[in-house]
Amino acid sequence: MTSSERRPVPGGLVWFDEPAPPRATEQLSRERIVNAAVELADDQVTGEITMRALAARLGVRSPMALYRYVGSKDGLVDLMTDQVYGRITVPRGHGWRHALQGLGRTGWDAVQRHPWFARLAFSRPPMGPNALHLYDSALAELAPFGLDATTRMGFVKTVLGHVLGSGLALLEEQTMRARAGFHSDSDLEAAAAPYLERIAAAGKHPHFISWATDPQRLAPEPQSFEQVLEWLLDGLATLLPPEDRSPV
Amino acid sequence: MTSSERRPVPGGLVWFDEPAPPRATEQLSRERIVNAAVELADDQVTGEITMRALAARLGVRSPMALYRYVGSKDGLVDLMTDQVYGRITVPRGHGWRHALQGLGRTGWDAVQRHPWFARLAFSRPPMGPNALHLYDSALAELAPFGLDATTRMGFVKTVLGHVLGSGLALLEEQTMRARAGFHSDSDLEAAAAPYLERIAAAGKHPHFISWATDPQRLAPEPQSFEQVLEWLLDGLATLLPPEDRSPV
DNA sequence: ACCATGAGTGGACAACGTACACAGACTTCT
DNA sequence: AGAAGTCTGTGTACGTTGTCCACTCATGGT
Repeated sequence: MTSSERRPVPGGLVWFDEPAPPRATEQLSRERIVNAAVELADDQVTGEITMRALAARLGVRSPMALYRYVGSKDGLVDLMTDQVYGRITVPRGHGWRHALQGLGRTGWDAVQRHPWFARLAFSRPPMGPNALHLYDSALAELAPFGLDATTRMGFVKTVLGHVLGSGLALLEEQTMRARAGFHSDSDLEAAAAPYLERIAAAGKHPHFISWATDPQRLAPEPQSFEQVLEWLLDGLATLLPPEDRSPV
Repeated sequence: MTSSERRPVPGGLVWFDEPAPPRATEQLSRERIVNAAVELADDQVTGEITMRALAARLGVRSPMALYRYVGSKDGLVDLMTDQVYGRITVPRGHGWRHALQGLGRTGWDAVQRHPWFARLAFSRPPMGPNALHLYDSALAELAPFGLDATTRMGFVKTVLGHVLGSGLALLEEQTMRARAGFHSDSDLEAAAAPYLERIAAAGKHPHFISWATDPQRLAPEPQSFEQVLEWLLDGLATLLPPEDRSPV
């Protein structure tokens, strides 16, 4: 029984039968914290995390322990955001359209895996190393066409805007479903029914009702992420000199 | 000196020299609260409001006074959102493209006036009467073309997604500027300079640096809201039977 | 003259981010 | 081996947030 097993106790007494001090968890580190934060955000439907919950997940009793590694919650959020930026890649060397297509598709993958990323990316300036690398790669593929800097950045922002906008819509749909505990489409349908009936009874908005009561309304739309991305790329292509517009 | 001027005081004593009870503010009402909330959100750069701040703005001493009219903060937020939806209009009777163009442009107007609207519209399902009317009008203009319900709704969602996505980007840019108190472009430039120099010194990301240091980088982009809207409408048009695609 | 109603008050609570002082273990230098 | 310093996690505490609940007080109907 070493002295390390003795813990002071409010009354001034000492516990001798305490198990060995926890220390079960390995050392904290910025990397371990960010990874846990990402996993925690993935577990929450809303993607919102709490310093206290994160500390608990890391097996640490005090939220303040994290502040030795991250400075502030906003700082941590920046790290999480940049980590996801790191999962987005820009294929190099196959032309601007292929590059932006890859940016869009891998971005969409990342956003589907971590919907909260869309919210965070929209609410803080993207200045982490991974985001920087992403922008730089995309801009590099746009360099050869004699466009001015604003226009080049506009290409990237248009694609990323579509990615993040679609991500936010996805996030909102998921949180809406979870808000009342609906997991299947039929649950959702059942819960929405009374509202729809009242609207239908009012008689205004018949076109909306005809959509809301269409059993096919949850089928995939032709305006999929990929399709809209192609439309945007088509539009962007018109800003390039004709000989540089890649074929579809 | 009427009894109404006597106010109990912790010690059990009474103030006699209090002025007449305030009652300077007129009666609360749901409408007055929502209007004040919209104005308050417009005044804050982030668009975030507080029940306490809202109560103060309405000349009311306790935030709880508002709960007699709104149920919860989320409920109030829904009312604010729907109020802004009411400022978006769909021109009727001039074809689907004109209708969606109008939806996009008035939506963009509304979002520029109330950038916080984009955040709220993305974070709660749009089910207020004004939103309902908006969807119904837009869907009505899409009714004559034999599209299925999912596709019709996809048209509207594509346009609204662009509006709200652009709005969020705008909101983020404004909050970023305000976060450190920058009001002019040169302030922003001065504050960003050290970061950029460190990135430039590192030597990676030359294409990003070449954008960040371009004095023209704040000029309006060719990928403006309206231009992207046109590209999206062009894309949507390809889903229609050829004879129904309006000319630009 | 009474009393029910309804508007606004104010104190309290839980959860949040985070500041601060501290305890115990580990490292380093004698 | 012992002392001194450093590094890591703890505990307490504060201010802000949304919201609950018991309360006061002016008003209007009988």
